[in-house]
Amino acid sequence: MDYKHQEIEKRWQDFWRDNDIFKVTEDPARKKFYVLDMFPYPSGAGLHVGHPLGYIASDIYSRYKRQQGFNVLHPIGFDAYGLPAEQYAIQTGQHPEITTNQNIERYRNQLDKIGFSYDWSRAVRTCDPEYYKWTQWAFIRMFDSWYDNAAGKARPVAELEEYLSQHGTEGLDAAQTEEHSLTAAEWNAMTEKERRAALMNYRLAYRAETMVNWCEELGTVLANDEVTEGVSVRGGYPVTQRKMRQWCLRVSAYAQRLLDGLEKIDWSESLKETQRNWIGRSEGAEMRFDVVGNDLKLEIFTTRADTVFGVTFMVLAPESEYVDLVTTPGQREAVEEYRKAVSHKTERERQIEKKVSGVFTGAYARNPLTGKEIPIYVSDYVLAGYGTGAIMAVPAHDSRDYAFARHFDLPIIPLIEGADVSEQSFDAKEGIMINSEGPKLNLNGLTVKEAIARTKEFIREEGLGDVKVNYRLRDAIFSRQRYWGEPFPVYYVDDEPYMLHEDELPLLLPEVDSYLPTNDGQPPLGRAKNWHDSDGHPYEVCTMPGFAGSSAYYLRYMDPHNPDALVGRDNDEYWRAVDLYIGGREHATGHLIYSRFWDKFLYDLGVVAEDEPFRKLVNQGMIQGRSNFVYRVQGTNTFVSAGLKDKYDTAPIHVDISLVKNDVLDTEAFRRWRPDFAEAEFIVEDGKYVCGWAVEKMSKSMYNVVNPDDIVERYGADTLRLYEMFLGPLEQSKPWDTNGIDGVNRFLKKLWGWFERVDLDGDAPMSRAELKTMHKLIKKVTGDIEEFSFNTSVAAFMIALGELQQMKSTNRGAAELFTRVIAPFAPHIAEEFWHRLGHEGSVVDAEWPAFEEKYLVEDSVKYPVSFNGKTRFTIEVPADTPREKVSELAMADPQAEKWMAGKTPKKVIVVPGKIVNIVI
RNA sequence: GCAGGAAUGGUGGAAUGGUAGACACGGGGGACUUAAAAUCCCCUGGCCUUUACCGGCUGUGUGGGUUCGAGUCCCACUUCCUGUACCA
Repeated sequence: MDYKHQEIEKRWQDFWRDNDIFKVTEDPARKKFYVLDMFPYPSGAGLHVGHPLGYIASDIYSRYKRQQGFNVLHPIGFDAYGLPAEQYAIQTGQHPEITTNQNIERYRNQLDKIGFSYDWSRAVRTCDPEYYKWTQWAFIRMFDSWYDNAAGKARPVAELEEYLSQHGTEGLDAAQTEEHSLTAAEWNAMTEKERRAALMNYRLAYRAETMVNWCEELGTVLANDEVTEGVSVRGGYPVTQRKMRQWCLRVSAYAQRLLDGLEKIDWSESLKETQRNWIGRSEGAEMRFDVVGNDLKLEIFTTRADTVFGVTFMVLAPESEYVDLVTTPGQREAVEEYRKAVSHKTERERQIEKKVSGVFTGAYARNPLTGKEIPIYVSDYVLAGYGTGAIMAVPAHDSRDYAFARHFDLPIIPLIEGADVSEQSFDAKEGIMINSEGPKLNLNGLTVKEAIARTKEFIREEGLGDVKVNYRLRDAIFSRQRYWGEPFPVYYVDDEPYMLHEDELPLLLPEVDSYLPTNDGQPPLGRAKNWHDSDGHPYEVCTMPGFAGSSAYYLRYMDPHNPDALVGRDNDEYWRAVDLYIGGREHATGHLIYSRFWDKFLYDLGVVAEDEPFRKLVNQGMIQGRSNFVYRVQGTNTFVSAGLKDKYDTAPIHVDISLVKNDVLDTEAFRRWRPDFAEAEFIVEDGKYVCGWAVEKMSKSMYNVVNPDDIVERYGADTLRLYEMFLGPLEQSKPWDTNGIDGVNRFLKKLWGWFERVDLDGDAPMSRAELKTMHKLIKKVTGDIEEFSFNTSVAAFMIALGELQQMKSTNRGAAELFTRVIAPFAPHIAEEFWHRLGHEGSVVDAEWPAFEEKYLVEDSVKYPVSFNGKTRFTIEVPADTPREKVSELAMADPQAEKWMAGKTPKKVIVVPGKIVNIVI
């Protein structure tokens, strides 16, 4: 009987569903294992063949762990809030929920066909009120928390209030937006409103006026990780900097813990490095410069304290609050004009035109070490959001300062011996200091490293500043001026935000008549009727960003239907952290930072037991498209085969890859493809029209999208699963190439054919050869799965089958073992075998076989091995050599001569057969 | 600029420091067939030698090094990918 994949796969998928095979329950008696996929955003385009790559890998791992006896939690859900559904709603008027649910339905369908072992009873979707209730809940808890730097953890705001009423800010070491100081008396004299305003400075979820990334096209603000190279990640629209009042999360409070936590988790070094760079810890000093003729002190941050003698001017960010305070009346107009010009530029423009620009404020500061007066400028090369938004400029040793100094003709003083600064700055942190002697401090002759340390010490002693650690990581902007997201559980009294009570959650997303902003520029929720509480206090009109719902979803899977908690204590303590998380690298600075932050916060609250959510993380590579081209001769309807195209003047045209097999074009289908090709003529080679190809992003416009449904229908889910793994290393990006799929499909057909010949009723023990083949296979596959080297496992299956076929094996025991080891990879065919072998239940509970070394004959030593001071090696001699001649022959071997290096062998061991062991 | 990773046949890719190119695709040849598809068998890095068998040389981006032995380890370089960037 032929291998009928459609029939087999349907049968076992139904069986799994009808018998709740993948339903998981907490069982303290069993060891747990939690395997998680990054849940998908259900887009309208459906899954293409690249999406399931990581899911297949995690499914293999889950099934493998389950066969090893673990209680495996392997859930899935949907990241259901997001822009595409909303944009579709704006165009069509269809509620995004309808669109989203349709897409989810389709995704579910596609996923089921691939035979994943998900426990769908635990599925979550972020737009479900029962789910986002807990997103809102976490937000409230963040609002009610502040970060105590001394204790290194979040604490309730009530405790902060208590502290302020007794001590003011004296001795308080808290994460805060700005340095504030007040006395207990001042605090106690404040009104309720004033106190709430003051507390905003400390809350972990806070509302503040900050510089934000505004995307006009998307009509919303974006977090830093949603902007790249000055444009929005989604859509690629320009982004400008704007000051707006927004909700933010104080992620920066956790910067050090986010950094430290990386040490104890099993992630790839490159991903950790990306996060380290994103967090951007730098150690330096904060220093105060006096402004001449003004009480003001300019506070700056530098990592090069050693270069203070070379400071010849200072620069403020255009948005810095210092600008208004120092600018002289005569320069005010010029400064205002400059600020205005800068604010109109998009981030992208600002980055692309690297032209030096800036304006003098008219004010001077005093270099604290030299006493000299130095001018203060404003320029957009200084960023408002980093450090203090003000810098000391050292043109000799910083390339940006150098360019600025050249442009404005400011002095450049080299501070390092031998540094030639006539053409460019000397940025390296190495060398011996010169020109660095002042009334109180002399750095001359010190190395840069020593000078930095010495200067830091000095400024601390003199009260000029302090040692300071700065992080690049900024607080996450948490408001979006959009409709399709979680509503904030916030109402306003006299413009002061208050949180809803937890009993009032979820606050449901209201209906609106249009998904566009209101006429007076309010977000879409401004259109909602009765969008206020029972006392008429208005609710917040912004919604939460995409990462809100994805930050703690892995916790909800542990206890998805709990009405009283995000996750119950027992369930959390059973499942704890995710043991294996598989997903794309693109979330390195977004979701994977936010989730860790969120988890650490919940850990501080005592809600979760682990302070790192994902123990091991594997990034699957991206699957790119493989496009095909035909070459049209210019101005004709004639197409030239790829091998001949250079002889003509041609233009490549993307051709739908479904019209191409192994790069050969189906010319008839091509003529039918589009009306203007109906009359196409072909210049062929060897009777075939060969297409060109290129690796590109998989997209509709390139006609290179491969839908997994088509593959499943034609070859089967097991073939798809094996082939996706066979394509190459999991973590590597690679193009999808349907060309090779026949090989894998052929293997499954052969496996099927072999199994048909197996003597199912026989009870003969496996032969020595069979045992060796099977144990070699088990050893290989077990090792491969542990190392996520699934591609070589597929090859191992093929080799093992080839060996069994060669030895004409029909042994039942071999079939039994084969079924068990291939089950994670090709579960449908394995399930079929499992039942034919007479077993009950599902193959997912078939015990994973252990290999036994004794069946694996050791390879003989062929190269010199040192052991106990003796060197031993093996030489091969022809098998028919007479016994007494063996050693003589071995010694004559040129390699043996080389290895012995003129020494006489101490011992020659003749092993039966043709191998000689020589010990020197 | 900085950080991380990669470079092996026509293609995707294998190789605890130990016979480079497993496995698969593609290609070539053959069997079966009226024919095609499917299936099965053989060959397939390059160069040289040979009637044939046999055999030799060369070969993992480039140049050095360590080692009895290097695709693998070390140093320098080239190219490509990915991420990130006026972060002081």
